[in-house]
Amino acid sequence: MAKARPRKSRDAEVTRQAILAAATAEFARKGLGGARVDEIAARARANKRMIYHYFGSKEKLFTAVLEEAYGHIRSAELALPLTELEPEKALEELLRFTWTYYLAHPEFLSLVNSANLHKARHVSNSVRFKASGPPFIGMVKSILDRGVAKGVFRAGIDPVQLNITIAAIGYYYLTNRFTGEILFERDFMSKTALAERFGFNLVTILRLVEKRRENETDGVAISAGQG
Amino acid sequence: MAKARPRKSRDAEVTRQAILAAATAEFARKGLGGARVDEIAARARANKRMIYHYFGSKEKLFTAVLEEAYGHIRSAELALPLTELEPEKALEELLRFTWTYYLAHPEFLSLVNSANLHKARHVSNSVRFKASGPPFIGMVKSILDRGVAKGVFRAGIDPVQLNITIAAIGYYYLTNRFTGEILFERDFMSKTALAERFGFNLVTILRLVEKRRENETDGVAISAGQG
DNA sequence: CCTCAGAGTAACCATATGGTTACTCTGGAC
DNA sequence: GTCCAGAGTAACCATATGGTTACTCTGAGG
Repeated sequence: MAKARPRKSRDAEVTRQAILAAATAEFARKGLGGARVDEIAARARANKRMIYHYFGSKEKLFTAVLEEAYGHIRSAELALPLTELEPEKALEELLRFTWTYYLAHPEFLSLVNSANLHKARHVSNSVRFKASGPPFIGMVKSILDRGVAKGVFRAGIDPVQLNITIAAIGYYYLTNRFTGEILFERDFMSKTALAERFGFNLVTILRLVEKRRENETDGVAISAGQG
Repeated sequence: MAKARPRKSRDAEVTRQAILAAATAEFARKGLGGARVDEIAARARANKRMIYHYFGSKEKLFTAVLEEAYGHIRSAELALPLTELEPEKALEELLRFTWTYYLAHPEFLSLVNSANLHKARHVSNSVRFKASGPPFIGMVKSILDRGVAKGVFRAGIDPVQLNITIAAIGYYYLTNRFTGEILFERDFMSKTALAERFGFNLVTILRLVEKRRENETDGVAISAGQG
């Protein structure tokens, strides 16, 4: 029965992509330390030798996977047509984009965790990686500026902090849902649960940025002391 | 030169704890897949055999590490004297506790990530683990209830969602700081940066819960639709 | 139609790894 | 003082693992 698999037709790019896709899945599922090169080769229906041929080492393959994952979300972000929307609506859409992207690409969340477990060592020298930061921040800043100009957002909000918070409230819920479901005895992934969480997050962000009275930049005293 | 190390004195509990501490560090640093049993034994200055003697397997050791880590934060939480404080102040102290705990115990964050990478499989049957959920939630709920009674918090806030958000905004900033520092070209861990983040988070939470007008339960329209 | 860069393969290797075997030693109970 | 449960040790094992060697085959360019 075991008919010898026909030699794969020669196409460097196809093979490279297959390896990258297989590696993305494997690293996301098991982390860098738990991922197996043999398993990646098998998933990619490629020979293990090809991995070393195209990527050099397991760690460099990990770098390539991270670069691609960040590149992907960056492209999707940049394609968002937020400038056409009113600032409140633009912020909501940005939050929704983040949320739906995380839901559609759980492997991205896992890869970010893995990258940070290793102190981002695998991307610290990556030009491609570094390029995926600034665009998003510019977007948030522009929304904030427009909101302030329109008089609906308070001034002085740090776009980086806001950006981190937007990511955090979606990200944490999704990546830590397994322990969360046990501790809180609640289904985190039902349609209702997801809608509830999104609604909660939207309220969180809108309340955070909204301006409440004339000449008031921040209604809450900032007591930032850390001891 | 190599004087044989004197046989360690017999103390089961001391050895068990040393192994647990070493395993906590190793799992936190490298994840479950990247951690090495030999390395844990060496760090604990124990014989590898002892690990299997006390814990049975690498995975069961991982379970023990998670149980202990969650047990530790739970104890610390329960020791918080929040009932004596006004609700606004109690919420602030809860946020501060979470933040300072995360800062003092970075290994906890990493272990939570690892547990969830493996879909919480290692703790899903752990009674000890399950016990660490409810207390915290009860605490948040009680603070919210007191705040509503006092007329300073809006009604209808889900304590579980609030709890998740409190954790998220600190946790995400800290665990993903390595990629964050590259992407945002900013120091995340300087005294100033930490104080800024805490201040931002405090504003986020206080604005989220505060009541703004009489008879108003939620000033922001909840559009929770997910499409 | 020939050529050959380089795509693809299988078998192999040194070492690392989780786990075990077979043993010795110690300190508290009597 | 004697005993022995069980704490502690070293050497070992089968297998898995990242990486390499030595090779064949193919298809685009001339």
